[in-house]
Amino acid sequence: MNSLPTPPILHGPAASGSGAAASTPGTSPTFSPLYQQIKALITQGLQAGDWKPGEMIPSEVELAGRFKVSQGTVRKAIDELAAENLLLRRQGKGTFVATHHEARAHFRFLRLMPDEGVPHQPDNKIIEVKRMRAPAEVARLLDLKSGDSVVYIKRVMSFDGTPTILEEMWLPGLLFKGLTAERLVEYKGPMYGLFESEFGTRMIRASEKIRALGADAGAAQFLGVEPGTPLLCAERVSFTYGDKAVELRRGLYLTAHHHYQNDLS
Amino acid sequence: MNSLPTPPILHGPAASGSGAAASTPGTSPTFSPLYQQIKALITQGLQAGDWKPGEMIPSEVELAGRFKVSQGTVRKAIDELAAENLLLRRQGKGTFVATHHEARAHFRFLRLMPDEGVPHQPDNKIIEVKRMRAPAEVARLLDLKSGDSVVYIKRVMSFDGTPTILEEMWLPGLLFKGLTAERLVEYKGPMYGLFESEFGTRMIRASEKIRALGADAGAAQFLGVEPGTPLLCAERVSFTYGDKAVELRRGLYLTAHHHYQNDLS
DNA sequence: GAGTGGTCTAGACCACTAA
DNA sequence: TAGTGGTCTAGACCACTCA
Repeated sequence: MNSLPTPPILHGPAASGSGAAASTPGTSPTFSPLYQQIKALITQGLQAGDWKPGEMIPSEVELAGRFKVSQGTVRKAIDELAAENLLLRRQGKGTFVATHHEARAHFRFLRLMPDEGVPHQPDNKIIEVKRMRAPAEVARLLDLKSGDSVVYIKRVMSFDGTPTILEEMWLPGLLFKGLTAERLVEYKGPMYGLFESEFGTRMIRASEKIRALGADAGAAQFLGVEPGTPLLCAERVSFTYGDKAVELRRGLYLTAHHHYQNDLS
Repeated sequence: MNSLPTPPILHGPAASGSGAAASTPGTSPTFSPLYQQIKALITQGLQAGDWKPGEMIPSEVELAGRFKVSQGTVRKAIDELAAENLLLRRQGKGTFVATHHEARAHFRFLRLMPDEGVPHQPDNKIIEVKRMRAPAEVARLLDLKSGDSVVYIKRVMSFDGTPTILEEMWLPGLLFKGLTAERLVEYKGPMYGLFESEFGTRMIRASEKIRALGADAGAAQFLGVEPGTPLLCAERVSFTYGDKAVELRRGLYLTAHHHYQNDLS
């Protein structure tokens, strides 16, 4: 449940008393503020699975005692992790490991919205699941060696019966050993929830490159449109803890009655 | 330079001493934490032009004294405003009003990146500038009355001599009175910088809807492609202080050698 | 009522910048 | 050297949740 090591907290020399402590950069190694060190330790705990998605992490007071720092310092570390969507604070209850099994998480990575009406979960049809050798481009983006095993998934998502998204995915074979078409078909809910629960890999961040292109024959057929129909193409690389790439996804979106929503701030 | 009123700070009853104060919700009106009130006051100062973009705002100690709260409370307010890109903290120097005249701001709203190489400022060619009555759709999105005066701008942006972006913009006529083609042509740098410096309207947030569509005859000509070429279409509404919509922009992006970059987190 | 996160204070020292 | 933001502490009280 919890077993964080308590070693590398680097107080300055003679850390004690009231307004003492603080990190002491400039002396020799690469120092960082205490709260950043705490943040790194908590992240390591998340990565190591000390606390699973949805579970509560120790309270601020508990962590402060464990790390021998003030509650305010722990608080600042947790604040940043919550801002990065790794943790979720709930007043009166505790701080919880974020999970993709939440309503609020469902649309964090699915940005395609209906032009009118409220968004809802699409129907999901698995077209193909197979293991293959990673092509050079896939290997490069996933930080694998060319030829390493990857799981390939192809699916179509429909809104109100209308095929709208055609997606291909490549996942590192080592991380998704038991992944089969059956598992995907019988699983209800967002795919990232499956990855998190069944394979212990939690996506926390993604980078997308978006283009417009004309549908080729295959895409046209799956989406029920004419070849050449303009489609939005989103190429996504997803990362888990430690900025490790664990998914490449290429989505083709039919934007006749939907749009990709993006808020710049 | 600075003249914030100091009225509506709502301490709880008998605010004083060490660990006292704190807001006291539940009594009657809609209370909010002190730091949120400070944040609102600072935002009002920004909106009122007490401090112009690029200028330094009063120090944390100064503001704490002025508002009769602790430095930590002011600090939390400024932290949030800095996270929202309204302010910019610089250690040892002060806290400054964010401006579009900064390298780091140039690509906050321009997400089109070259597939290879580093991004750089495009060449800018103004096609048309005119005043017109707001069409119903434009009026709706800009929160104007249908028929109100708007400034219409059409331009093409080129990277390395290749036309890549065709943009149309609609701006409220009242806010951009002296805006002419000449002003736009002679101005170097990002357009939001011009809006900020010359018209006192600073964009702080935007919402985009992105689609794929085929180039019509006009777009094809301006971008030097065949009609029907798939283009990325970004419809943007920009907001200034107080979530007031002040720009509608419709951009058509040629994504043959560029992509729209988006990071999900 | 106990435990949790949320707010606020007061004060200390540090790192950085510029005169 | 003075002034700024950045970090850290210790302690108080509040709001919320749940047994």
